Parts: sequence; C-alpha cells; structure tokens
Amino acid sequence: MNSDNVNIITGNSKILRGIHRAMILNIIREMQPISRSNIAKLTGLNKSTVSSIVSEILNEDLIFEQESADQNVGRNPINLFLKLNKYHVGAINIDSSITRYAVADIDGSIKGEAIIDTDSKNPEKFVEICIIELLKLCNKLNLDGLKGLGVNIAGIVDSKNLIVNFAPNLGWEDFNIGEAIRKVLPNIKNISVGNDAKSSALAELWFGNHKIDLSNFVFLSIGPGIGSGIVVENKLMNGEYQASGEFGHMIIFEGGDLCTCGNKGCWEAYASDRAIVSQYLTKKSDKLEHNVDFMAQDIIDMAKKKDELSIEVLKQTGFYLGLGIANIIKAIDPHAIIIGGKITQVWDIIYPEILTVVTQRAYFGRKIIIKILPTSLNVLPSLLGAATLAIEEIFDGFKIIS
Amino acid sequence: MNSDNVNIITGNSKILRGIHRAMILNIIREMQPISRSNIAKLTGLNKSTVSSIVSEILNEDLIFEQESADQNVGRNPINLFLKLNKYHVGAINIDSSITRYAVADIDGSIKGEAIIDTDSKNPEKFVEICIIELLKLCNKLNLDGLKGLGVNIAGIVDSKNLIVNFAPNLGWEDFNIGEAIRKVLPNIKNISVGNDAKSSALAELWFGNHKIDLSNFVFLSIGPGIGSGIVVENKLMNGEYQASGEFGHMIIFEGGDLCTCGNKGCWEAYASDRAIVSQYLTKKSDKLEHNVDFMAQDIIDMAKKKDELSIEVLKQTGFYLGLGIANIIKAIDPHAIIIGGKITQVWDIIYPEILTVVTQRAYFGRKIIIKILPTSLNVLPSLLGAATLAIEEIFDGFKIIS
DNA sequence: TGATTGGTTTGTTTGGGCAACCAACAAATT
DNA sequence: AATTTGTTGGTTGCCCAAACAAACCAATCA
Repeated sequence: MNSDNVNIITGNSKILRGIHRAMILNIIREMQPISRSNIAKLTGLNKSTVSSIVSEILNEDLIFEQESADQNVGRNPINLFLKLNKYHVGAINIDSSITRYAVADIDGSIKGEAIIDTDSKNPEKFVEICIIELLKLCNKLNLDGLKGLGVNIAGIVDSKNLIVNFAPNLGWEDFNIGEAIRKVLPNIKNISVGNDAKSSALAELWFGNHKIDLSNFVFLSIGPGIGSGIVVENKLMNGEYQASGEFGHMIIFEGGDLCTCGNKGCWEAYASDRAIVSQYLTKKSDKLEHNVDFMAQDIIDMAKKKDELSIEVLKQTGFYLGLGIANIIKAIDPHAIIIGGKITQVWDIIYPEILTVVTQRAYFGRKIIIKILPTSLNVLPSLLGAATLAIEEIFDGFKIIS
Repeated sequence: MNSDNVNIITGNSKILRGIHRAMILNIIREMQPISRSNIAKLTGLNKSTVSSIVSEILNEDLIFEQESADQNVGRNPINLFLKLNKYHVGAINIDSSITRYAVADIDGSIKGEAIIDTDSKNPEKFVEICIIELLKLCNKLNLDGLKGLGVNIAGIVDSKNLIVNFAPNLGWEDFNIGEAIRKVLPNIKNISVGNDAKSSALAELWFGNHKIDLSNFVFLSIGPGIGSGIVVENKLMNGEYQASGEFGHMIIFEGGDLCTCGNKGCWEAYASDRAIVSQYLTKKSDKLEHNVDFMAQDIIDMAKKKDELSIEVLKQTGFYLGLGIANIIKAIDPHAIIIGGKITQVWDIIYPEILTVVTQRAYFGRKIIIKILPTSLNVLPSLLGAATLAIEEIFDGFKIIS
C-alpha cells in the first residue's frame, strides 16, 4: 500500500466520472460509429449516465453526432463519431541516426511527416531544432496550435519526470528533456516522453488493426538492437526504474557472442538487425564497417530476390528470435507477441522458423499456441507511438491526481 | 477495451466504498496501531469518511478500538487494531512429495500446522483427505468454522475457475479442484486456489517483514525446480493463461544441460535444488538415484560445516542464480527480488556470487542496485501463501463484480 | 394509397440513494 | 488557551431506476 496508489483514488470523487468519460471516449474511438444506447449496453452504465457523459464530451468538441437510418425497428440511433481535423498532436521519434517527426490527428492518422538527421551532440539544441521543424510542418499543413506533443527516444526514459535517464546510442544521460521542450514550447498543454519500443506497443494497442484481443501482449521492436513494450491488462508495464522489457540484453547463450553492452550471449547479439549484418558478413568473410540500417535492408532485399545466403542468415535469425520469444512467453505469458522492424518484410521467411522453435521450447504444459504476428501498423510504429503518447493524454485527459 | 474490464467499474457504485474499505483495512493491518485521524491523513480521505467506514468495519468485528495515551498535545487518538482469534482460514500446500496444511489467523500467524505425504494418484480423494485432516486440526485447536480456505499447488492453476491446468509433478491435468473442495466443504464461503510460487509472493507482500517497498518485486521460489511470482503495482501478475513467471524454463544456455521439461539449457537445469544435487553427484562421480529434497538439504548442511565441495557447488549455483536473476531484472525491472527456498540457509555463501554476476550483467545504464534478499518469512512461504490467498478474500471481501 | 395503431428502440427527464466532502463542534489533553 | 481527535449535520455530485418523449417499422384497415 504505497501512497501513490492511495492518491489515485482519493482527492475528489470526480474520478469515477473521469474513468467513465475515458471509457466512453475509448469505446467511441474504437467502435465508431456507435450509439449512446449501445455504449450503455457495452459498459453496463445506465443510459442516462451515458447520455450525460456523452453530452459533456460533445461540448468538448471531441466527438460529433450524425443521424443514421438503420434497418431495425424502433427509433434510429444517433451515431457518434470522433471529430477529426480539429485537434492535432505533434510526434517526434529520435533514433540514433535519423529523427522523424509528424503531425497526427486524434485517430492516429498522420497528417504530415518528415525526416532530419539526428545530431545528438547538443541535446537541448537538437530538441529545439526538432520542434522548430515540427512547427514549420504545422504551418505548411495550415494547422493552428498543437494540443499535445509526444517524443520517443531509444533509451530508458522517465516518463513521469520527462527525463532521459540513459540513451547509449545518443550518448544522452540524465537529460531533462521536458525542460528543454518547455523552453521552446512554454504554452503547450501536454508533453509526453517515452521509450520507442514501449510507445510502439501503445500505438499497436490504440491503433492496431488486429482482430485479436490485445489486453495482454508484448511488442518487440527489432532494429539494430531489440526493444520491447509489455502490455498487461491494457496498461503499459513501465518497471520500477522505467527499464522493463529490456529483453535485448537477456542472456540466452551464456559465454556466447559479444554484445554492444559488453556482455556475452545477449539475445540482441543473435537476433537483431546488427546480428543479421554481422552474420552475413562473417559468412561472406567480409570485415569492413557497414551502416547497420542500410546493410540490413540490403540483406532483406536480397532475400526477397531469393539470394540463398541472405535467406540462410534470416532463417538463422528467425531461429534465434524464436528462442528469445520462447523466453518471453515463459516470463510474461502474454496473449500475443507483435513484432515490428525491417524483418517483418520477410515474415514468410522468418515466421516458420520462429514458430518451430517456440512450439518446441515454450509449450511444456501449454495447450494454446500464443499468437506471433507482425505489426498491423502501416506507419513506423515508434513514430505513431510518439503521437499515441500525446493522444493518450487527450483521451484520459482528466488528471487522476488532482 | 474488453468487457471484463468494463464490468469491474460498473454495476453499482458501492465500488468506491469497497475500495476505500479495503484500503483502510489494509492500512490498519499493516500499520496498527493507528488512529482514524492518521488513516485520513494517509489516504487523503476526509475524516468523516474514514470514521464512517471504520465504524462499519467495527461492526463486522474485524477490528477493535483501544484507548491510548500518546505524548502529544491534544486529544489522544483511539487506536485501531485487527481483531485476532476471531476469524481463521485454512491453508493447504500440496507439493510433489509432502503436503502441509495449517490454520492461520487473519494477521497471517499460524495457529497450527501439520504434514502428510502427498498421494496424487486420485486427486479428488487426496483433496478430501487433506480437508478432513485440516478439520481435525481445527477441532484440536478448538476453533469453530473456517472463514476461508486457500490451496496451493506446484503447477499452473486457473485461480478464477479453480482448476489445476497442469501440475507435472503431481500428474494432474485439467483437474477441477474447486468442485472437489466444494464437495467436502459445501458451506465454506471463500475458496481460493493458486500456484505455490505466486502465492509465496503474495505472502511476502502481505506479511513480509522487509523495510523496503514491495509494490514491484519478484519472488523466486528455489526448490527442485524454480517458480516465481511477479508483483507489479501491488498486484500479482497472472498471465493470460495463468502461466506467467515460468522463469525456471527460461533458456540461458542454448544447447546446454538437459532439463526435466525435455529442453536443454533451461535456468532450472543450472540453479535449482535438483541442479545442486546433480552437480554435486557429478563431481563426486556418483551416479545413484537420490531424493532431491533430502540430498539438497544434506549438501547445504555440509556447506554449513565448511565442506569444500559443497561450498563450491553452492557457489556455482549462486553464479547461475545470478545469471537468471539478471535476466529477470532486465525483463521486469522490479524494485526487489526476494528469494525463498532451502538455499537461503546459506545466503552468505550464495549472495556474493549472485551479486557479482548481477552487477556485471544487469547494470548497463542502471544506477540503482536492485535489492536481492532472502525471504523475510519465518514460515514456509508457500504454506503462508495458501493462507494469504484466503485472507486476501476476507480483506477485499466485497465482490467487485456484483 | 394513405391513415391508424401497436410494438420497438433510442434518448431524455426526474426523483432518489449513496458516498464523500466541508464546516462547525464536542471531547480530551498539554 | 492551544491543539488534536473524532462526530454531526448539511451539501454536493455521481449514478441509477423508472417514467416519458421521440422516432421508426410493420401490420392493418379504409
């Protein structure tokens, strides 16, 4: 019983109203068009309560009504929809070499997107540049004022205090990014900062197009390294020190290959883009330095064109991916594992390998095969994730701690 | 937004009352003696609200008042205490070879305890025997009627539907233990069934004596195998198929030693009591069959007496424990890891080994050393865990789903 | 074909219950 | 007198149940 928890409940009793408001808003978002009556059935709330809350949200201009003619007997329902082209959020995804930024609507649709090179030497300065570019994009799109801003970083991020604890690829440590943002954007309401893989999980949860239940799942982001976001009962698991889900550095082969973290046998050393490249180069007996991002894409492209060596390397990667996934399944026992990254382009090559290993390793006593799927997002998950961080604030906008 | 979640909120709005009732009851339990005024400060609730709820709980006879003379100015507070020797629960812990049962008070104190051999061939029959023995114990202790019953099993248990999905050591599969219990005890109010390691985590959370915050931690139960319970934000993480925390079968050494599950390189094959015994026997060149439980205890006893080989084997075990713990830290990022099992008897031997490995492996970018501690319970954690399952029901007794 | 009526569904209004809050007050103690 | 604890009475706000109004379909009848 820590006092944090206590405060969530207490304060004023509008909380219940807030929870219901968020519930209804989310139902509209996910199931639109939907009627008040239908919402009442889904939530179990009384019709009058739903009406009251809906009229509040209507006043906030987050949704709108539209008459409908349905085929059923009885009075026709009034359909409710999210109101688009009204509120927008900014999204910035800072990666080791490339930074993407975008403006998104509250349904997660990207209104505009652009790229700049990451220059991480001076963090404050770079953040300022990103925001200025983002505002330029807003102007170009003829949008006034952003309702919120979400920023994603490949590293360990304290989302509560808006601090980048540790981002080895950027060389940032204990960087107060919240302050840096607020210096440039003093008037913006909601600022959120997160880890890229965790936010990707959030994007999948909010805007994914899967037909399966995503209340318990793990999102795996396969890039140069491996990141992840764990969702348990519809909530992102953050970890005591914001560092949960660092499966990339989980040891699967004690004493094995060297990882960038200095240890040996990390999963990342076997199943990341970097591992793909290094395995390929080893087999080619090529020892030159290459850019991981481009080279990994090259190998994937070659595999698509049936290049045998590339396919062999990717199959091997699939095997190692499966090993780690089996471990994740045993640890977390999720309902699904969703994978994002370049390798999803060659899903037909890697998935059979993953499945074989997972079935062999993770099913001692299990009767149900856990779904392993590529991301359903057609935007870069981490960029949409940054937007989701901001959108989330709008939807659950009532502050739980008053 | 699944409908399960929705129903938690809905129904009738007494939920808030229920949550506050549970909060207050738990505060009294953990911090007694405590005054109404103090509770109000801790929870942020209004004094009058606290008074109202406290008087309800007084009527239920779960707590009692006692005048106090404190040193401060002003009216002296009326101290509140849990009322003991009033309500009791039964606890049964079914292990592969030995079954323990006990009667406990609502503060987790064991009133009486006994042991029988496990006979798992006929599950219904064995459950019946256990309960009859437990009732005999009640009689002997002069206690009338149990307020609840908690049963622990080493295996995957569906706590919601009271079904043992898979308990390899007992040979039970899809056994409806709830029905079996209810056949013998048709009148008992609360029946709870759980996994032994998960329940142990619960026992540590409720009745542990640590001075650290336990809202996020992992309990590791080191026995013949390795089980675990993950607590996130004061809640046990169950897993989609009740199988979370199966770290024992996490692969840490692909292609390594054979595990009882049929795979190679599982953590359990390196860091369990069974591993201790097999490593000891290998070094002794002894190939005979031994009872794992007794033999592991023997090795530990020898180590206490400075037997070099035993110490060497245990140190080795510490090293492997550390490897797995490092992986758990990376996966879950808990605030602490609490370890239960025979090996905690030789904590001074294994802890330095664990700490070395963990510091080396799990601290890429970490600034805070995660606490790794032996269990603070002086009873068998899984037996107290079984009791906790039942006590939990009393304290959160209002049914959230109406 | 057009009007009427019954049945159905949606959404609103109204009155009441309950939980929590606030402020004033009583009680007990330094 | 000052301070702290706990209670009481009144108020607010949220939700619910039930009645009601509105809108629509379908069957029926003139």
